[in-house]
Amino acid sequence: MPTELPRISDAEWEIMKVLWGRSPQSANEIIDALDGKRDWNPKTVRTLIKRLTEKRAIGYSQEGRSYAYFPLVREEDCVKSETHSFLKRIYGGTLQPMLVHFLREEKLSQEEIAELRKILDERKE
Amino acid sequence: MPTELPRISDAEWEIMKVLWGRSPQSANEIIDALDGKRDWNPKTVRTLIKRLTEKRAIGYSQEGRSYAYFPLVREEDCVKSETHSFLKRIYGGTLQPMLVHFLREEKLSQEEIAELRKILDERKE
DNA sequence: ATGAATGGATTACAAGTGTAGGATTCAACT
DNA sequence: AGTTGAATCCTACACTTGTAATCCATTCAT
Repeated sequence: MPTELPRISDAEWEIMKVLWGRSPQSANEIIDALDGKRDWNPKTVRTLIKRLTEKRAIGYSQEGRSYAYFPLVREEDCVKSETHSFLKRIYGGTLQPMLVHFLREEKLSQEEIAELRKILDERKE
Repeated sequence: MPTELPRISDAEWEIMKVLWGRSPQSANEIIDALDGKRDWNPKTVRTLIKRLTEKRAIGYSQEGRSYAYFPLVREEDCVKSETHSFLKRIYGGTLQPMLVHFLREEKLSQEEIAELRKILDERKE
């Protein structure tokens, strides 16, 4: 059944990215993985991990004296859901105005522009 | 001077959209404009308006016995800022993977594809 | 076996948010 | 001039979030 996606906060999202990248991982491994990226006290990371388990965004299994955590939700689904609500909020829910905005305003290299054009070309029937 | 943008919450964003659409407007006009879109008690809307004034996202001038509210921040700037933090959070800060994803995966009409292509063409030197 | 370290659980605490209710004030109507 | 109604201002209150500190139980080192 398609379980409802939990709402994952900004800080929690960092933890999820670590686990989506590789799992299962212990709390300490997660803390290490975040070292340098975010200046969090290990206690803070453990709090975030705990909250994610409460939200059922991640699960764990006992591994020796500690837990091995793993995602319960797929990155793809979360990205899709976040993107959807972002679009709804900012661009009124439709993709096109956002794409127009990005393609027109944001800085892109000529290589990137070429790549995007190629993709569009492939979609033209 | 480039004033720092205030952080505008989800609900507050709705108010901003109304004022970006037309301004100045009184609290009642804003409430009316939201009718149907959001099922908010007028009191709630007034709270949101108040908070936006405290955040200096909107200003007001006395008009008779009530206020006429208007944005103090530009939609374009807020959209840019929100988009930036969204991208950073979800796509690691780089635009290109997101654009590739959207252009490749999402459903777009041939007209839309043509429009996007046109924009890219204009950016090719 | 005892004390130290470690991992997890519980508690903390302020700011922000969603969602209002109540108090106050000022103008307008009777 | 008193009452009513509307507009604003102040207050409320629970939940989330960022950011930890403390408590507790269990393991490891001596």
